[in-house]
Amino acid sequence: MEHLGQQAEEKQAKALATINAKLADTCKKASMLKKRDDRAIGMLERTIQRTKQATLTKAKLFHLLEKGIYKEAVCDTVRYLFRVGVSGNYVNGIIHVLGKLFGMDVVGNVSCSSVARFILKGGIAAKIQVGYEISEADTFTLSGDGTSHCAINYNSCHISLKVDDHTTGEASHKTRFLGIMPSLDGSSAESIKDWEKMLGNISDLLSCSPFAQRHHKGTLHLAGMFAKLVGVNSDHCSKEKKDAQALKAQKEDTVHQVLGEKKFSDMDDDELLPHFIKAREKMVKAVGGEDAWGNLAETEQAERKAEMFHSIIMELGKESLELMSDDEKRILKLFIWTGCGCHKGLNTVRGGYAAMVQYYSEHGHIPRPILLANQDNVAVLEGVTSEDDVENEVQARALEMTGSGEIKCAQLAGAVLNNKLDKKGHHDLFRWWWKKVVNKAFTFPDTSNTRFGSYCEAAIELIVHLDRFKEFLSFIQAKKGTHRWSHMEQNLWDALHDTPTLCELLVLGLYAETVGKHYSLIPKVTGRHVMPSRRVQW
DNA sequence: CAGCCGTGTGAAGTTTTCGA
DNA sequence: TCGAAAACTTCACACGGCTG
Repeated sequence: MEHLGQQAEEKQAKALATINAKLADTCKKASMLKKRDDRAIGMLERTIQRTKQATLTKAKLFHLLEKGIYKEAVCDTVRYLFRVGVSGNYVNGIIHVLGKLFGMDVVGNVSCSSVARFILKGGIAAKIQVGYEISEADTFTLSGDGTSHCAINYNSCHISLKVDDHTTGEASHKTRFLGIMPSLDGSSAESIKDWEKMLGNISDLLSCSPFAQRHHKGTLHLAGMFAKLVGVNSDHCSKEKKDAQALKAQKEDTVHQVLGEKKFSDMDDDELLPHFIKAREKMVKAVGGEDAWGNLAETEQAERKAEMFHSIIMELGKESLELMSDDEKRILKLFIWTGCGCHKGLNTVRGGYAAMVQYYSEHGHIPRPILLANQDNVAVLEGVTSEDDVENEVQARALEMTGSGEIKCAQLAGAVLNNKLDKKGHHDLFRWWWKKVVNKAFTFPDTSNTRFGSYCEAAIELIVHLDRFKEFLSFIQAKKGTHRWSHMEQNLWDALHDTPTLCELLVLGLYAETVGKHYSLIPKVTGRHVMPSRRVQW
């Protein structure tokens, strides 16, 4: 019995201990929960703060590289900076400074070498784009101009074609810059080679590009490109005209080639056989018969066979073209050469002025502008006013060399007031005087450098401000210690007091105001400049 | 993990600018 | 026009991240 009582006591004590332990645990948990509850608000605030901070820090960082490669937007920005004149060495600094300006920390750097690579990559991408646009376009025109620097010839090249805007899907005409290429010499033959080289390079790049493999069907051949050429835009110099003729011939050849290749692939062996027999007979006959043909070296035979093959293609091409409708033929034969609008404007002035000079010889009673002989010829031409007064060859030569009228007067004014050489003429003195007296900033039209439209501009200024120019010449005379004009200044003074010369100035000025300026605006519709500062020789 | 590709570095060479 | 200095370009090489 006693044993049973002891067991019950032990059980009771154990249960009590368990309850006490549970109670302690519950109290501990309750305390913990209370504390956690007390801290909860602070914790939430801190977590929000921490997350906010992390997000802000992340948002403030701009990584130039992604997976070790510069982001495309970075490459574009670098190319833009370089294009607007930032040296490759300063691009990195500018990006970091701008990053700070916008509250961002830029991560990574762009070295000068990387800048060069982005530009190279951009150039290749641009060529691939142009290649794709050529492949998609039905036709295109080329334009260009050349110059030389340090005895090396350079040609600037553009292409105009209809392209689809990939964002809007709308088609519009665009002009793409193809680059400036150095040329071996200034000859027309080299120019054609350069065009072939440039278009060939575009064709190769497009054909080899992953872009073409992904999106483009087939490859773009040089011959196919030339077949789409429908015109050339250039200035009026004879070399450019010759280039256009050569490109036209090239286009005709390539049209025959492209059509011939197509026809060749469409024909079966039986149809082709007569063409081959005929061409082979012609080839063998050309070398002197079968015996002579057999004596030729294998390499020469191969060369002649290649020529024969080409002639068959061209023959088939010509046949194909003749079988086409007039509409189809028109576009395949179309080739337009267009000259520079400003040259045409210039030529109308030249033609008009020549007609004006001619008028004097046909109407002897009309007083002519005074002769404005240079210092060397003035003594020789003493008493000579026209061909009728010429007494010997020396005078005839001097008269031939001596100018008169509006053009000579404008040339003199340009030489005195805005000479092409900085050391000659009055330049700043004239500008300073004009600003002080007329109260207007003015530089005399650049007739010392012969440029488009400058003679007409000069005529307008000389007529409108005639008294001011006379006043300036008087000022120059008074300013000099000797109180004497130079020979050129004296000539200008005389011209500005000669009624026939002033009459010519008036005619040229009125022509420019009523016709020339309005005509020059037409090329401006599609171009950027009304009067490009390109030299022309009178 | 080897090979490829893109990148940075620094030297060497070239071109441009500036002042006499 | 010349030479020095500055600016710019090109090149080889090493490094590191990515990919298969």
